Amino acid sequence: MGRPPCCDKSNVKKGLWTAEEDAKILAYVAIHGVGNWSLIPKKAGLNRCGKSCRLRWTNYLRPDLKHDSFSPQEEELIIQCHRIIGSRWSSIARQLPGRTDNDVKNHWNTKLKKRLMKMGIDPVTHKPVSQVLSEFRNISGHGNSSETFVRNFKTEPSNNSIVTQTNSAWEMIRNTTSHHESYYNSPMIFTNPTSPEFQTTPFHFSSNSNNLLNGTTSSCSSTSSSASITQPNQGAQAPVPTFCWSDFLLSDPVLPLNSQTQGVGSSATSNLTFAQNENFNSQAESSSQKTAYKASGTSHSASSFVDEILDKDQEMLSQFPQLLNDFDY
DNA sequence: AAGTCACTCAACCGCAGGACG
DNA sequence: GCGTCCTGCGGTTGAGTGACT
Repeated sequence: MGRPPCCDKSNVKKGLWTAEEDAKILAYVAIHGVGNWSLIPKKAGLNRCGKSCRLRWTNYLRPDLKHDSFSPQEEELIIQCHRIIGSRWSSIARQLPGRTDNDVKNHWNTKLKKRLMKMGIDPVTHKPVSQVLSEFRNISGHGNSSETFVRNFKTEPSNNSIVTQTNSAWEMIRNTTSHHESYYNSPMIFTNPTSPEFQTTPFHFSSNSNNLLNGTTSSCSSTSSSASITQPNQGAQAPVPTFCWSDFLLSDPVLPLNSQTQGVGSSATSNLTFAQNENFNSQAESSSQKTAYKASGTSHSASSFVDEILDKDQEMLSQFPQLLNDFDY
């Protein structure tokens, strides 16, 4: 069952494109324009899948594409965008004229991610690794491994080893925290662009990883120490996970800054403007949906985490009713 | 010189959503 | 409402290439 293939894959050519094939695409598009890609291979005399033709055009042949290397400004913008919206490469690419989502994605995976890790910055949360591990320890109670890691990290003189250990730490976390998967798969969760440090300290590559580890430049203040959710049946041995509902809120880059910062205590402005132009429909679940869930008889204890969120959701909606008007979630 | 490894990036894959009949 | 087609998207793969042993 499932979706039928877009074309007869046994009869279409795959792999790298030749100059002749490129010329056929260019000639066809010059006359007929783009669109209806499924017909283009036949009309242009190409033995390729239409999807492949479209990809070749959008990622390589488009006349407005840049083919030179990324500038430091572009790299910094990618990092800041990734910090806010995560791996939505098409949205990020739209902020970089002449770059495709594939370009941005490849550049991130091959260069920027490694560069951040080398600096001791977690590429998912954009926080210092030591802090991520500390938060991980607070949540999971796996204190020893993170402390050992940070200790080794500090004393390791080799950059390569630092990268290796950073990677291995991440593997350790990923492999042991399936129930915390959303933490690592959702870069929005612990990335708060409304926080004072985000507003006032644009990211620079000159950051010193040692300072980060020593805490001297680690301006990200963890909120995980404020325990508003109590777990009455916690055992005495296991460390109590300490977090509050706001730790799990998605920060919304689309909201007007002054709305977001109410109650946060910051009035600084972000140097990013792209978020205001983007439609982040997939970011957040509809508040009305959530309300519906609550009203549909789903049973939670009064102290459950979900109820905490739903209650807070209602509270926010009452404070910012324009939320539902502005976005079609 | 030959083999191995690491890296880059073009291309592929599968899924999701919108448009349309 | 349903099925089909088309397009967009993000994750992944693998060929090509240079560095290293």
